[in-house]
Amino acid sequence: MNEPGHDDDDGERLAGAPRGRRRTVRQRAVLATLTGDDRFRSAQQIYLDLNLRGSERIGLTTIYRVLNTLAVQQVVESQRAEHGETLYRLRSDDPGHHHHLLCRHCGRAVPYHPHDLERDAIRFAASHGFADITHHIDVYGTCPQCQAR
Amino acid sequence: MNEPGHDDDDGERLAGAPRGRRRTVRQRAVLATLTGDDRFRSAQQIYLDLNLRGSERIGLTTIYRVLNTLAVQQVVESQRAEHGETLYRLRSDDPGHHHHLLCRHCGRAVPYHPHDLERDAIRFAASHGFADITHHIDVYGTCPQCQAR
DNA sequence: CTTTGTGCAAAGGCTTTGCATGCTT
DNA sequence: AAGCATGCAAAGCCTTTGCACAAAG
Repeated sequence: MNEPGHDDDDGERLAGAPRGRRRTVRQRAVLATLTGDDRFRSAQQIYLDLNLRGSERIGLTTIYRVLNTLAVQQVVESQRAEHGETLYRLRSDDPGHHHHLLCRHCGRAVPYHPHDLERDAIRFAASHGFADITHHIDVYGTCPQCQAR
Repeated sequence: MNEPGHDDDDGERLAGAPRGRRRTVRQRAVLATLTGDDRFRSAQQIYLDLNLRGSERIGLTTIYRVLNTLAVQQVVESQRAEHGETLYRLRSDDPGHHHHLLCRHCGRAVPYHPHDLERDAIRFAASHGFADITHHIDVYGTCPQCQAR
């Protein structure tokens, strides 16, 4: 009851699926929307995107659950938007810890590697006795395409 | 009808009052709590602080309104906490644009001047055609005092 | 008397949780 | 049958808004 390679694994060969990870219908739907778009988007945007495209009905709750799961699995990366919401997109293969120059309108992102600060921040924090350092560098702007509109 | 230096201006000589700015009762209450504490605190923390200290009753709504006003007047500076809330404290006299190394537990802050990134970010953003650049550099950690506890 | 400040209750935006239903295995 | 996936409704945070009343000028 279940021919091999039918509905298990990720028969759609979606990005972000390392190999042999069992995906649910909704997870595949979300991954499908994320695939091929490198902009960061909110759960609500993804929700609209999935439901408006007529495909199948999918609840907002599920979107959040799926995104959290994918985030834990490191399949998607997230970033805070200027106004607090969390934005997601498929994790880039781009190696190393990096941040983004993000368009506040469309979510287009340009990877940004702040080597200097990366090092400085840790050292600086340590010199003040702080532990468990984490940092977020968010650079927002309006991308060329959005300026044109 | 209003003797000089009675209830107008800031008779209490609170920090953050450049000179001759008319403050309301609640604004003075909030400023009083902020004065002398250089940790970043949320509206709710300030709310509790003010009401628990028996002083006078003050609504949460008012706290938010006062903080927004003070932020616009540049009397207080704000920063996003790790989980999204906005934190406030009196603006330091520390000159120039700077960010903070912030304790995620108590809000203690150490000023951080990322000159390198400051310049790089702008240049980098411009080179990609982005406009209206803003950036937030948040470095969180656990300060020595909080590690001890 | 007009303007501004305040508080309470309600609403709003984003996200999570509880619970019942439905698939999948 | 056992377990996970889903959706809906409700609840939770943080913050803002509407509205009526009080205070200030």
